[in-house]
Amino acid sequence: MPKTHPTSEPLSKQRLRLWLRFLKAQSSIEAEIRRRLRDQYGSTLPRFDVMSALARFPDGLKMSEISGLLKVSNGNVTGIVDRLTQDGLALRVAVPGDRRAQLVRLTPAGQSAFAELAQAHEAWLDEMLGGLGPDELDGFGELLDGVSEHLGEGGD
Amino acid sequence: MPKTHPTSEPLSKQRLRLWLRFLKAQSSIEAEIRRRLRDQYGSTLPRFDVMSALARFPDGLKMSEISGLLKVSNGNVTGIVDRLTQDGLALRVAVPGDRRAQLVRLTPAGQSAFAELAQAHEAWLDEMLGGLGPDELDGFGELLDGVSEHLGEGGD
DNA sequence: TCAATCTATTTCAAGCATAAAATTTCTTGC
DNA sequence: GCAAGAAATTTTATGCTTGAAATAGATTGA
Repeated sequence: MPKTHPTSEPLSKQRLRLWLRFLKAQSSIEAEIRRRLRDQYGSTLPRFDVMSALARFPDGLKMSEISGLLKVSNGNVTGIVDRLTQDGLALRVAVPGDRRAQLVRLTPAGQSAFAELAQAHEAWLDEMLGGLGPDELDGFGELLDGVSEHLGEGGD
Repeated sequence: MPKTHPTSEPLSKQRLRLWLRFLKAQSSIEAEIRRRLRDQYGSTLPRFDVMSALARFPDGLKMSEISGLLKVSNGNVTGIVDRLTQDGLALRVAVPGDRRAQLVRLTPAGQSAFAELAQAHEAWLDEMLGGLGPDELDGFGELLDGVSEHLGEGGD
């Protein structure tokens, strides 16, 4: 008889409490990932996210495509790509027919750096979400779908 | 027969994909909350979090207590409390026996501003998590507990 | 043509976040 | 009393993030 909540508590309070737990789990995992990226690789999550997008499109992405994929502002991407470029991990190449736009690509150094980061990232999550077996992953996924659906979000 | 994943896919990849969905749901909800706080109340999430902590302790909190509760850095809290103070929502009062520390309290204006924000915040979440009924809330909560437990996190 | 408009990107100002260094004030041990 | 260390906070440097303004280049329609 799983009844872990007082029936007297309004549903809105229960949803609020769930959100706070949700946030707590999320931010502790994310904080740990940021810490490891920093300590073990001298990198950051925003950089990882941009590299991840670039890795999926070897032909390059325009600045606006990156910001669209990651759902962040244009100005934000400018800064991150600047720093990636300074570090030799990305480069901007001209688009033939359009002098406004540029394609951003990972350099070979960027590709191998990302491969290393991605492998570590997957292993970290495997470790941190290790408490979840196949059935729980399915159940969790369905709940998340329910939320996203209700939010009226489209996929990428 | 819910079998939404290929059995061939390694568990680590499933966990990674779950994390990405988790992040997506979380960040779209959070982005919407930030947007509404900004557009409807001219406020921000960090301010709301600090005010929320202060509201729970009417006798005041030391700077280090705030940063401990919210798990953010000391320097971060300095800036947020500075701005809250400039806006007349919080104030620093001296601690009798210790000239190093100060207690931060909500002003009456801060209290009523927070009450309004908190009510809106709860209603927003109720709306955004409206797809989840009591049973789903319980199931979700247990999954989150499983994650947090595996992470070895203590409660606040 | 060429002016109006649209598109792609960068720049700017402000706030948030961190870790590390600096400052000020207590506390402790002699 | 006082020097050494600990504690509370602020400051600093750097990076991330946004929305809004600015810049530069393309497109379109009279």
